[in-house]
Amino acid sequence: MPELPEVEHLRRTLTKRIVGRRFESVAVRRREVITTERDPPGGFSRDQSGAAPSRLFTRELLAGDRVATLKRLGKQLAIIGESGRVVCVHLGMTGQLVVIDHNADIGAHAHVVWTVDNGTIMVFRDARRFGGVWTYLHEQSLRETRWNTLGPDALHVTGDELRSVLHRSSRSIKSALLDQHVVAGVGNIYADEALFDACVRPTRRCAAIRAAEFERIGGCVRATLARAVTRGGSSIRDYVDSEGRAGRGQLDHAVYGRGGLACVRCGEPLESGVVASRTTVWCRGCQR
DNA sequence: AGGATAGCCTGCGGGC
DNA sequence: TGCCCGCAGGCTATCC
Repeated sequence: MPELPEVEHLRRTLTKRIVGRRFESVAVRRREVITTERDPPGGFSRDQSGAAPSRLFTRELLAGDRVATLKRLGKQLAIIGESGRVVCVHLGMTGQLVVIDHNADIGAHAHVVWTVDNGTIMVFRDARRFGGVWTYLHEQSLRETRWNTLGPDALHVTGDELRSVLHRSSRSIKSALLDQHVVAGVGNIYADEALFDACVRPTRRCAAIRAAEFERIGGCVRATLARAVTRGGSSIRDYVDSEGRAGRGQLDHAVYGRGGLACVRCGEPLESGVVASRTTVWCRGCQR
């Protein structure tokens, strides 16, 4: 389940693979996952599934373009071509962006396949299709029409930024942290982990949180995500590294997935329930 | 109008 | 062994 750390890890590894390389062509196997600036709200009008993709359409997907740079905001990744065109990828829950040999199996749910000029292909897969691909003619369009509604990136968010937006809000702090308009990049796992680190209960109303606590929450959000980035994204289940060792993901999680188990801080059983429509785990004793 | 909730979508694991 | 059900959850639309 990709959150900010997985997307940042993807950005770094993908940079080595495709920056400076040229996309020779692109194959669209499921048109619905793509939204172009020409598509009206609610669905696409042209280039319907089954129809041969237009030249304009494939160029919007960077066919014939060379990759200049990769940028990230929150959980979204922007692939920017030398032409200035942009492909923005959002992985949602089950999305993947992988670079593999052009002879390799593209796998199930492969919706878009780019052919790279060095014998590899880049594949966008997404079983549940909560993710997608958005194209823009300029980075400015991406920032003005899609990224403009996102809050500050979670790796850099400050307690002041959180407090100024939330200090009058009646919603729970967990619901606020999950809201990408408030802060971009926090998902269910790291929301619980950051709140545990900050000793703040997920159900606390934002309006009842003091400035010093907002500072602590901001600091813990940054630290939790930064630590996960250095480990290549810790929320990947079943992760096995190149030597076959199991990932350290579970060890990194103090509360997520540990409902009923002993709190790592006080030893009491962790509480589990639904907050903001999400499974949530916290410690009654440590978090106030 | 802010905030809570339904629905989208598929894989997987538990129970029978 | 196989089927069914519930759950996982980021985000948008919709309702209250």
